[in-house]
Amino acid sequence: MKEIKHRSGCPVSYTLDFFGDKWSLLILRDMMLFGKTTYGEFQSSAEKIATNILADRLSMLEHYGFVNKQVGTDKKSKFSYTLTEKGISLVPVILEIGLWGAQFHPPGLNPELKAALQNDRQDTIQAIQEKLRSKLQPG
Amino acid sequence: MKEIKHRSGCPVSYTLDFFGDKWSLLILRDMMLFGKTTYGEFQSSAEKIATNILADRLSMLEHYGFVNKQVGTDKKSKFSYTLTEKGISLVPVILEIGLWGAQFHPPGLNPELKAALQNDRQDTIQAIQEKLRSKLQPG
DNA sequence: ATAATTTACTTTTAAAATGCAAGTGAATTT
DNA sequence: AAATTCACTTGCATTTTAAAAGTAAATTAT
Repeated sequence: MKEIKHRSGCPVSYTLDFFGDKWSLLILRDMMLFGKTTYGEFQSSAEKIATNILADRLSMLEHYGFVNKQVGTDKKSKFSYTLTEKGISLVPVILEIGLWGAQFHPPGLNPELKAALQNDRQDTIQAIQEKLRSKLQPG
Repeated sequence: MKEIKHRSGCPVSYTLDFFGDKWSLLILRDMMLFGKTTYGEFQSSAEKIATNILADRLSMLEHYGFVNKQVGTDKKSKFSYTLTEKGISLVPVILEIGLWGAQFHPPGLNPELKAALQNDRQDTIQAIQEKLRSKLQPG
């Protein structure tokens, strides 16, 4: 892996040094919101990520501790990618990005999720995070 | 301007179609958090954006209605860039990104802002947005 | 058992984006 | 009048991304 260099002390630019591209947050979205765990599932998303970009981003996410790569329990030779605690800590970021987009992009967010977030944001976020934690991943 | 094409109906990907790069959100950060308004001020940020990239991103932000470009009132031939209401609507996104980065990047966020956000997020966001609105920009 | 398919990639090549340096022209300052 | 500042634009090298094809191991189908 090529190391990321951080451009400044600013926390906004720090985050963008990791996620300032068109794909890495979509992989995390698929894990957080749709429970995806395998290479093939990530590849099948509507945005049609190129396979080399997917491989590159997964290795970045693993290298920096956002996800964990394990041999799948079903013994079908698939690897299983799961979020680490550090990955789970990005839930509020992804949701905020989704809420913003939903204001302008017709299909919007799942209405129940949207309502829940607007009614009690903190609880809704924590519930999602708890559910992800229950899939038990070290890291 | 080259038109942005949206990769899917997902609101997360929609947002990333605009802001999935390393620079555009930093320009908005400079306007939101540091009150910057001119080309020269954006160029002087710690991250050292290249001048052609800055010009390109400013025209994108203007084209899609996130910022407004006006001839500066001080008649120094400077243009003044201000946020539109649509640009102001990104305040929560930028702050969330900053809060996340602050957890891992030593210099962190301005401690007062961080505390305010954690104590009463909604009010803090609205206060920042109100202040930006008071600089009156159509759009 | 053999062949075809699936999975998770890697490699190659082409296209696009980015970074760096230099240049431009209008306005401002000296 | 000359030098400087401001807000860019242009040209070119480097890097990143995209698209397509290839690969090797494992799985499923025949």
